[in-house]
Amino acid sequence: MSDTPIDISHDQHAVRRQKLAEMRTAGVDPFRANFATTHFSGDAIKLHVDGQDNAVTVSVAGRLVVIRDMGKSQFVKILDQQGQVQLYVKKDVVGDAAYAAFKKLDLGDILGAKGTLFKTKTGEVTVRVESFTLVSKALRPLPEKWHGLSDAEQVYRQRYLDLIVNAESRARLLMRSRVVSHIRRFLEAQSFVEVETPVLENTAGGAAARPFVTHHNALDVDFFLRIATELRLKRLLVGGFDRVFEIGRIFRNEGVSRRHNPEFTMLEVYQAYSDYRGMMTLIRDLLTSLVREVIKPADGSLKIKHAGSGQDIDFGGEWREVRYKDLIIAATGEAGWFALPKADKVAKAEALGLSIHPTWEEFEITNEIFSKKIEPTLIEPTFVTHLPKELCPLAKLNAEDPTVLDVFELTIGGMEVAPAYSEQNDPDAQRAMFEAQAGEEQQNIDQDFLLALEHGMPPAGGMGVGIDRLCILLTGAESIRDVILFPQLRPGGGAS
RNA sequence: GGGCUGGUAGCUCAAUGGUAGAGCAGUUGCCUUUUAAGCAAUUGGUUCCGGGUUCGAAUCCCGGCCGGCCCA
Repeated sequence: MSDTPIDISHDQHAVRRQKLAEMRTAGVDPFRANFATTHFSGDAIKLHVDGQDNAVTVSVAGRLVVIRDMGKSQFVKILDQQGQVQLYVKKDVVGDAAYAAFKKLDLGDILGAKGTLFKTKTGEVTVRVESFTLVSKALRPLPEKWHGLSDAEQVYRQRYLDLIVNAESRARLLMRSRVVSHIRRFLEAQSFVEVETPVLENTAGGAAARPFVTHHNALDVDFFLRIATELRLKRLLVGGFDRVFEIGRIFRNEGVSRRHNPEFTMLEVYQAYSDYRGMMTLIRDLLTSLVREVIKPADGSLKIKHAGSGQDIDFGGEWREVRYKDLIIAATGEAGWFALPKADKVAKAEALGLSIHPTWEEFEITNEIFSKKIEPTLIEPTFVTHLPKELCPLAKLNAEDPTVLDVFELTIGGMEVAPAYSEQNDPDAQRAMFEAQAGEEQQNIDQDFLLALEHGMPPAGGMGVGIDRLCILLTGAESIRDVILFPQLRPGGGAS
């Protein structure tokens, strides 16, 4: 053993561990059970009245994110849920011993402080600290203060670090919470009731997607994680819940990409005695109020910049309404598109640069053109109506033209944001549609849902809104991962 | 699943096949209204992992792991 201690000055974790040990030896608790605050940072700052320095006392707490040490005084900043507030710590105010302890604090430590509000000569409202407490010691250093954390993998795997050092991430993810909260208040104000329906299902219905399968041990049966909430919510219409909604986690066992997370959040709304036209009004009112009251564009307009194209999306203008058929005709230049023989459709689609799977049916070829060539160009809010009947087995057929549906797909920013239907409430028509769709796999038909329809479901409008995609749009995010707190990544890798 | 691309200090990034560096953070000093505070000095590396080529590999090749973008 040597008399000289090992030099740990290069190892920030070791340095902090040593400080921790010294505190414990001195009888100081580095991880306190509580700290009494009076205000969040932003609320505290608002209390200051110009020209009345040191008139208001506050107690605040947060993570130490900036330290500017000037010898016998320091300016530091702490971060809480509302943002940052600056603290001014003076040796001759707090006393020599406390000041020495303050100098031992590290960036990342969680600190509580009590003091009075004043305005510095550069105009920043600041807490003149009279007393302070280390609330929780941080044993690991924070990422770089200026560039923040930019390694995408670490941003997602250690989101807590991203939230501490990247203000845009914190703002964007808080915005998501406000969006969801606004949706709840908006719908409740119109007498919709929020319900919760099962995630574990015997049949995965209401959409076309591959489900996750899990196993219930006590019952010894497999369950599917739901791929939609539609069939449960419609049972509630039968039960007399006339206006229901669920903001629910949906699971689809499919690819992971910039636009897809295996679990995502869907709003589904059902309104008895309404129809798809009623849903148009509902979604337009909902989205414009969201932009106006939650996003609050700086210029006072209802315009949001589309991240992909840089184009403005104006929620305040007239929302375009266009028939699916007309979009297809315009995109292909074929007035008689729907009457073309399949071979001609394939040739034309391939000429447009699409690859067509040989087993596809004609409506699938047409829809490939819609989703690849048309949808991405629909940047401003657009209701696409009169979709072909093959596309939505749960919707009512149009009375005048039974080859199309009483539905719309609302497309904004080139993405499908909200499909809505006049809901099918004829049990026989619904059964026929299910049986045709299921083909060989009749056991996948949700018989209890059909039984419920036979008891009588009121006519209704229904709509699904992908909350994640909506948040991508509203926040100008580039990827679904940027609006999900903990997006799915392959296990392993990452932090150790 | 396929194509392209990336992984270097705690973080953000450099480094013609030839001694692995900088800024921030850390450490030691100075500084009682700072704003990426400033000044001086200074520590810190399994270059993602495993093979290979080479006198010599962060760099070239092969395989793997984990990301990103595009496509399916």
